[in-house]
Amino acid sequence: MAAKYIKPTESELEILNILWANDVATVREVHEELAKSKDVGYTTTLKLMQIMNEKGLVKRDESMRTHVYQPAVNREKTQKHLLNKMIDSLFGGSSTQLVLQALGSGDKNMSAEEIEQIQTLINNLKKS
Amino acid sequence: MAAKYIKPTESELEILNILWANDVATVREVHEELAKSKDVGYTTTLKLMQIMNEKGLVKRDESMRTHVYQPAVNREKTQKHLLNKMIDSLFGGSSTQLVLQALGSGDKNMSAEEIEQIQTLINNLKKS
DNA sequence: ACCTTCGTACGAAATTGGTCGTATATTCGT
DNA sequence: ACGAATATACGACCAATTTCGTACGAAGGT
Repeated sequence: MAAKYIKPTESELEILNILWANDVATVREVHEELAKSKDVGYTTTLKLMQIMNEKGLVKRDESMRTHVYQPAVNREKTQKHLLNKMIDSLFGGSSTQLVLQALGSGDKNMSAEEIEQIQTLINNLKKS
Repeated sequence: MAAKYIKPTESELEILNILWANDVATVREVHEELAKSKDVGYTTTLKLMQIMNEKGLVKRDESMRTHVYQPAVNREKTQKHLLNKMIDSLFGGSSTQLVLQALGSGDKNMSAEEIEQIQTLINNLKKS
């Protein structure tokens, strides 16, 4: 049985990011964080998170009056899914093209250490 | 004046891919191509392309009865936009993380030549 | 005890993306 | 010349997403 993958929407992704960064959070905490970058009402955030709970994107502890949410999907898995989707739909299935574009876009804030991380992976690929 | 960027939808991206590959195409040509991978009516494709025309994603030559369409947005620019969006929304703004994930996902069909291309870019990054 | 604040639940509007039916005009084959 | 095929235009509908108003129960302070 293929534990069917649920594709998070844009808004859901924003919330998941906050949850992934905090492990657990209340609706209010998520909302405060969200409100920094966008103008949205509290009940909107609440509703979104309720729906995410129904979809199985998050879990919540209802033992307290103030429910505590946590992510129910793995960050890396989600990244991989969406990444593959983008590779298919935008880069003709070539992950190389995506990498070239990402590196070429020139992230000026890429540290030497980060570059080394990538170098290490490249070396592994070369060996095989 | 910031030539405001228009984000193509999923379906629009499918159509753009066909146009990018062919330079120009009629609705019927696009539709035939599209029909290979999904079951959709002709007028649906037509409508989509009409909307894309209004949005400025494609241009069309109406001098013939059968209009001829061509992309109005640059492929690389579109890739970069969507890529950056994904980096922000899914990788916390770190293009390194995205690259690591993409390379790590293990594209077994990555040729030595492709790896060299990436290596070259890495070398450039190291120098700066 | 009372009122203000904070919490969830829930219905419903507004938006967006995708779908197609149908109308109407043009072209083509015979 | 006439019917079939093919083209565009356009309105309408449906489903998913996002938005928020409102109701109402549970703390918390004074």
